[in-house]
Amino acid sequence: MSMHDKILEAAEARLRSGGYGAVSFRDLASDVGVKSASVHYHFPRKEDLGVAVVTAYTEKVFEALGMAMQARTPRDRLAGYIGVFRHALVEEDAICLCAMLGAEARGLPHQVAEAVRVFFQANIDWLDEALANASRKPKSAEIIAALEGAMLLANTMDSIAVFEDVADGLLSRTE
Amino acid sequence: MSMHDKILEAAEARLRSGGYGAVSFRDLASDVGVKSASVHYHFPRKEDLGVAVVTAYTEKVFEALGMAMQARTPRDRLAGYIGVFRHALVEEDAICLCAMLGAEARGLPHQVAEAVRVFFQANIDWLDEALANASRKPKSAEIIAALEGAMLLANTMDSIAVFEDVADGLLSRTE
DNA sequence: GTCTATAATTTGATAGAC
DNA sequence: GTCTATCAAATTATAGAC
Repeated sequence: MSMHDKILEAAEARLRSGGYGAVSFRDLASDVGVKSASVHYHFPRKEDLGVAVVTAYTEKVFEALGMAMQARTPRDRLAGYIGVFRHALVEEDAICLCAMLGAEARGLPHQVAEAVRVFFQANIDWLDEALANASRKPKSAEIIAALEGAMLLANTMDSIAVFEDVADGLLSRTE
Repeated sequence: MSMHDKILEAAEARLRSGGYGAVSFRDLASDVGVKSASVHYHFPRKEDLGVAVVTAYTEKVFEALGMAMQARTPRDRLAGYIGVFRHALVEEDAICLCAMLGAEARGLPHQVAEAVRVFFQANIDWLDEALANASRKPKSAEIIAALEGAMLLANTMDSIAVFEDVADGLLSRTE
């Protein structure tokens, strides 16, 4: 993997566990085995790094969602959508990057906050399309809010039970 | 108001907009019109301040919830509960303190993270009691997750519509 | 691309006068 | 309780050698 991508990966991990203020160039440099000046070579300002991480994260999520869109029924597509979030929470043991940055939105550089908005709008659009044929369903923004909130609570209480309850509730209201 | 409480108030506002890393003793001192050494007099370490803010916030929320518990039906009690969160979002123009700190939980001093856990557990207990007689209702943790997620999304997208949609959905599933 | 070196600022925290 | 003064460390960021 390129140094550019290694830095993005390390920055995503630190952002998702501690937030924007908890990421420093020196820590990232140490994570990937270089000096902080080298991190600045790849991402001149912290804001540049923030935007790049959110953009890369968005692309990664929507690549995974591409397969989920292929499912035959609206409910199966929603199940695939939920699965992407579950994987982020359980396998990567962290909340969604944009749950963290969305919470901090008012205190972020404008371009970073804007990238987070783009992520959520793209999620709304994806769900609108995936569930277009459903006869019964929550609004797209409701689904996203429920899952992001579930991640947040599961993260704090260190229990994924609430996530599964929310997932079951969403699926039972969709057909 | 005492200086102690003024500092708590300023710290809550800064925590809710930017997170733990966005709060500094100097900024708080400037907010309340003293020097940073005076803030340290009231709260020796940042961790002490963090715990105190979460504790005071919890008491404030549960004082408001006291009245909501008096309502006659489970649905009315849930409506009162939702109203406390709506007030925080709309009138104070910020997400719930514990949505922010819950997101950052993994990167917080342990005692601060523990205080956030206490807040959420108390919310679960409150809802369990308030909705004990309901014939049909979401699980308590589902309700909290839905509302916290709705605040997060409303905060990011700068629109309270999603919060109202989530609130309506919760009330319609409760009786 | 990565390094050393460093600038300029901010941060959490303390000592001691008043 | 609040202040001045200060410290040690950390932070974002840049200049210039290799």
